[in-house]
Amino acid sequence: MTNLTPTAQKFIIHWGEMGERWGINRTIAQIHALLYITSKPLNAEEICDALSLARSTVSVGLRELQNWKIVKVVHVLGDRTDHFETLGDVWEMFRVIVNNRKCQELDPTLEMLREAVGILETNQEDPHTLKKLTGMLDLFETVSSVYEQAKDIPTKTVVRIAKMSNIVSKILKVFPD
Amino acid sequence: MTNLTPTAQKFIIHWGEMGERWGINRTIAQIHALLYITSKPLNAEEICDALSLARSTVSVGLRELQNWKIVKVVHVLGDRTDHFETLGDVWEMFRVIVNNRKCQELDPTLEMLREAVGILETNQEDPHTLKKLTGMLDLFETVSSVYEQAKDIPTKTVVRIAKMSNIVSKILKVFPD
DNA sequence: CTGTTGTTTCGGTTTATTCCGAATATAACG
DNA sequence: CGTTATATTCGGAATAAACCGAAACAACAG
Repeated sequence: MTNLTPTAQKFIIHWGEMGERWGINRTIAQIHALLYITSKPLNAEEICDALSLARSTVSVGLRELQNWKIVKVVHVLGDRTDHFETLGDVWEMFRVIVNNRKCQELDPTLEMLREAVGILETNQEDPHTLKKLTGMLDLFETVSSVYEQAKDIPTKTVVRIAKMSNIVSKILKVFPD
Repeated sequence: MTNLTPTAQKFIIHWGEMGERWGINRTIAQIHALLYITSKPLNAEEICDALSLARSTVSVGLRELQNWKIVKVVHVLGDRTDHFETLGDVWEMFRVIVNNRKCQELDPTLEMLREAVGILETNQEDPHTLKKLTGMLDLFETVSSVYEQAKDIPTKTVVRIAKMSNIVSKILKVFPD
């Protein structure tokens, strides 16, 4: 970590802490931050040195990041080792992360609620629970539906619209009561 | 947990697991699920019995839920004990939770990035890191701005729009390239 | 003031996670 | 093949988080 500027170091440390709040392992988030801030592909050994981590920890961390599809293997000419880099575009990265969280946090509950409501509807035994779970299911279905519609819009378009001034009030005007 | 229907039990257990993925303590999420599914105010003792938890655990959990403003104290006539209930409207609850996560997960990073970019801009010593952090800051600023615009819209309005069919493509049509 | 009921704090145990490093696997090359 | 370089797996130690229960605290009625 010594050949990094102080601000870069601070960023890596903070990104690790933020990762924890996001339910991501601190060291894995730090590896990601390092790759992001360095912008040239690093091999595992270099990551170990930079962050003082065991080789195995880095190996596991990199695989996790690859599973999330925010880190990719790159091969550098004249070097046998695997090198790694993050998605260059932060917006692309953001969308991938949001998608992962949606899959991990929304989908399983959605499935569970559908199943539960299905059972209760055929049972007819517990109208109260049915009512409560239906309300919750409706929420999850709606959020999920909006997300599904939005996720295939090109990033460029999403960013353009998000960056318009007062975008929300503009949308509100289009859909009056 | 025995005087709960099997589906209600399953819901509570699943909600606990989901809570973990959301970075929320499992038992606290279970307490919340219990209050949601029961819909009549419960006192701490009843929660202990239902979930087989220590009185202190429930106490801490309830306080946490009250801090997040998704559980409120209610007083029942002729009973000295505090009773607790969740926000009845799931949408209201959803928005409160999203807001909490925004405060915990976005704001600290936003602040850190602003500070870091400020330092690097005056320094002029590390243009590369400046560029990377500026890109990240731009993302966080944009997301935060859209959220700030949206958060004060009445829940009723948000739900009405979210539930429109093909809402996303409708919005896209309003803002062509 | 005192007993009763209800709530919170706190230390310690239990449980889960993270991380290391040795051992093992895989691949490259002579 | 055997040797070297690289990557991964896995058991267990270090660390962190959750949870309990005893004790302290607070509110209140009589």
